Amino acid sequence: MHTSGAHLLAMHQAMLKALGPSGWWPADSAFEVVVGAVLTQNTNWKNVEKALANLKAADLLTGPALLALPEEALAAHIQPAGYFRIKARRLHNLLAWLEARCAFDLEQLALTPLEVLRPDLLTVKGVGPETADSILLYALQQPTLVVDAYTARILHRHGLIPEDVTYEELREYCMDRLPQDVSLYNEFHALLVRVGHGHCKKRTPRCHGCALEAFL
DNA sequence: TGCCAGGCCGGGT
DNA sequence: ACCCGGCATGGC
Repeated sequence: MHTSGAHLLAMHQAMLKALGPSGWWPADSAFEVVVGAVLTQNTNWKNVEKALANLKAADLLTGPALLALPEEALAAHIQPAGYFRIKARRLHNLLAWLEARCAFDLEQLALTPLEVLRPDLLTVKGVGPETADSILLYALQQPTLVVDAYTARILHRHGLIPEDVTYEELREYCMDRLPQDVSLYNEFHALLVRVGHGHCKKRTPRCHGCALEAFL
């Protein structure tokens, strides 16, 4: 039976033992997490780093500075991250929301209960469930789990979930089987991404000869 | 050298 | 409620 959650906890412990702590999210500030969460949508993190470096070099990595910047200029700075026009729009939407919601005071924003904040964040055009959960967990330390394509692929290969699971179903599946703990959520998702990076894409149920082996 | 990366939206069925 | 095309760069 899989109802105890032993699978996910055992996977977590095995990944942690094999790879060590992840130290996520890689950013110098909560605000940088927010920006990075949008920039990394369907994009290699290396490219996001270049975009963030551009913003830092121009001293633009603050809410007021980015919100004041015309979208066209913002797009030019974040070009290396790809999808730069739509991401400039999405960032602008999110920044306007942050300004209205908390005047860019993320510590204050974090005081809002998750049940209120998550649906509110999801109203922002360009902020989908993974981006929202990334911001909530890694910038605001709220008890929500981030899941993604790696999570689905790996758990499916272990026979735990169907292949066509939706984001919300997958998130519920995992949260129902893990202790409610911000630090655990943080590390669990980070480890799955790190495993996913080194994971071959063969569609066999259990793929050996790759990082997934760490917890087989 | 093509394929893919820590998604999401809008329009169509 | 799904399904699909579009969005774009740099790395392996």
